[in-house]
Amino acid sequence: MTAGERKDKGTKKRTWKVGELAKATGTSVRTLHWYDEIGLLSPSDHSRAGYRLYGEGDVARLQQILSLRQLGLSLDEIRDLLARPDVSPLSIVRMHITRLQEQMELTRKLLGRLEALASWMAASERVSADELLKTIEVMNMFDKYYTKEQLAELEARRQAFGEEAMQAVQEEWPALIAKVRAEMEKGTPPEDPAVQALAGRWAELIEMFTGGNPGIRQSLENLYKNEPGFAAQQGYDPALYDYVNRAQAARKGGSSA
Amino acid sequence: MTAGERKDKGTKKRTWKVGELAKATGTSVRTLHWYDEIGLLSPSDHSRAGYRLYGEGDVARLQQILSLRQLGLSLDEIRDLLARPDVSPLSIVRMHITRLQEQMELTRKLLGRLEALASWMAASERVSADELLKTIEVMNMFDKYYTKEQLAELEARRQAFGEEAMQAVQEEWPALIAKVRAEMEKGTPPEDPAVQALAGRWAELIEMFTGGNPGIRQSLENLYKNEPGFAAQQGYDPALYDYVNRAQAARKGGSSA
DNA sequence: CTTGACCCTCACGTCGCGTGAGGGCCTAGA
DNA sequence: TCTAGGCCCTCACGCGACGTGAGGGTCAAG
Repeated sequence: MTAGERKDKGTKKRTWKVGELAKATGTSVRTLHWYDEIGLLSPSDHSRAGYRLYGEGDVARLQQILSLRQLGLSLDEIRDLLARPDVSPLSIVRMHITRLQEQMELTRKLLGRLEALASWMAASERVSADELLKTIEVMNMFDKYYTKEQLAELEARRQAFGEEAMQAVQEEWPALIAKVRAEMEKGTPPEDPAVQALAGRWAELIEMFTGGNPGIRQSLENLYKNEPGFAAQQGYDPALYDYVNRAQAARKGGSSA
Repeated sequence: MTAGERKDKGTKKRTWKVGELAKATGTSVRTLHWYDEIGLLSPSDHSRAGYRLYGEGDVARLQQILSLRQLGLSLDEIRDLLARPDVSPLSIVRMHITRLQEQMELTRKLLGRLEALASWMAASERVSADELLKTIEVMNMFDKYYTKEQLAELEARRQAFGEEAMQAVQEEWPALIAKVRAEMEKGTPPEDPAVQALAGRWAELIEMFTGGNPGIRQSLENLYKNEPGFAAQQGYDPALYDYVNRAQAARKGGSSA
C-alpha cells in the first residue's frame, strides 16, 4: 500500500509521499509544495521519478513550523528562527504552550462577555454600545500576535534563568538514579536517612525540571508510566518508581508528625 | 474632543469617526474602509466634509460581523448571512459561543499533547514520528472552520426546536412577573401553594430560556442583579427577587424533606 | 496493457487587508 | 488671523499563503 510503510522495514527509515504526509497531518499537498518552494521545508529525499519523500526529521521540522505559525509568525520569520542554533525544538514547544495558555484565558474572557451579551439580547433586544465595544475589543485581541522580537526576548530570558539549571539537572539525573538503585539493591529501607536525603533531592530535581508546572509534571509522570522503553533508557523501572514513592511518602509522613 | 462624545448630548445619538471606532474596537481604519467599500458595513451617516460617522446600530452590526468572522466565514458569506431575516443577532452570538467552547476543548487537547512532547524532548531529544504526526493533526484542526451550510443547518435545528418555545417564554414572562408581584403585594407568604406553583413555573421558564446552559444562566442573573435599569424595564426589582428566592428555597426544602 | 490514483511542474487567481501618495478639514495655540 | 499638526478623504498598488486548474509522467492492480 503506502510505499514507505512496508518497504525495508527496519533497515531504512520510514518515509512519506506528499499525499501521505498531507493526509496524516491534515495539511494540504499544496501547502507542502509551497513550503518546499520557499525553502522552508524541503523533503530530505526524492524517488527516482522525482516524488518528494519526507523522512522523520522532516516531520519534526514540520511540527516546529506549524507551532511557530500558530504563534503568528510569517513563514519568512519562521525560516529565520529555525536557522538560529539557539532555538531548540523544545523551546518552540514551550512557546507554543505559553501562547495556548494565554489564548485559553482570552477565550474565557470573551465567553463571559458573549454570554452576558446573549442574556441582554434574549431579554431586551437592545444592547448598550459600550458593552458591544468592549466585546469587540476582546475579539480583536485574538489576532494580536507576538512579534518575533518579543518571542526572542521571552525565550532569551528563559534561557538565562533556567537553561543552565536545566542542563545541570539533566546531568545529575543519571547519578541520582544510580545512587537510589544502589540503596534499593542493598535492601536499605525507604525510611533510612540516606534514602530520605536522596528522595529529597529527587523531588527538587523534578521541581526544577518541570519548572513547577503541574501540567508538564503530570505528563512527565505519564510518560514514564506508559512508555516502558523510555523509562528503561533512563535506567528507570517500576520497582525503582515504587521505591522512590515509598521513600517520599515516608518523608512527608515523618516531617509532618 | 471627540466630536460625537459631547455634541448634543441627549438630543442626538452618539457617533464615532473611523479613527475613534477603530481605536475603541482594536480594528484598523483600513479595515473599516474596506468593509464600507464592499458594502458590508457602511456608516449610517456622514459629516458635511464627507467623514464617516458610525452610529450605535453600526457598532452592533460590526460586532456581528466580527463574530461571524471568528467563525471562519468569508466577508461575502457574512454579508449574505446578515441579509437573511432569519438570522438574529442573538443567534449569531450563540453560534460564536458554541464555537469558542469547541475551541477551548481543542486547545486543552493540544496542550496535553504539547506537554507530553515537551517532556519527551526535555528528556530524550528524540521523539517518535507518530507522536509528532498526531500533534500536528490536532494543530491543523484549528483552521477547519464550519462552512456556512453547517452553520445554517445548526441554527435551523435550534430554531425548529427552541425558537417558538423561546417566543412563548418571552410572552409568558410579563404575565408571570405580574402574578408574583400581586401575591407579594397581597402579603401572601412564600410557602403558600399558589406562590409555590408560580415559583415552579418560574424555574421552568428560566430553564427553557437559558437552554439549560449554566454560563448563560449565571450571566443572566448578574444582568438582573447589576443593571437596575434593565431589571426595572422587566417589571422586576430586588424585593421581587428576594420573594421568589424565598419561595424557591421553600419549594426545595419542602419537597426533599 | 489499460485504468485510476497518485505524483510532477507551471501559472494564474483570491482574500483581506497594509501601505503609501496626494490632498482636504478643523481646532489649539501663538 | 495665521499656521501647525492631527485627523479625514480617495485612489491605487502590493502582498502573504496558499487554492485551483492545466498538461503531463508514474506505478501497482486487475
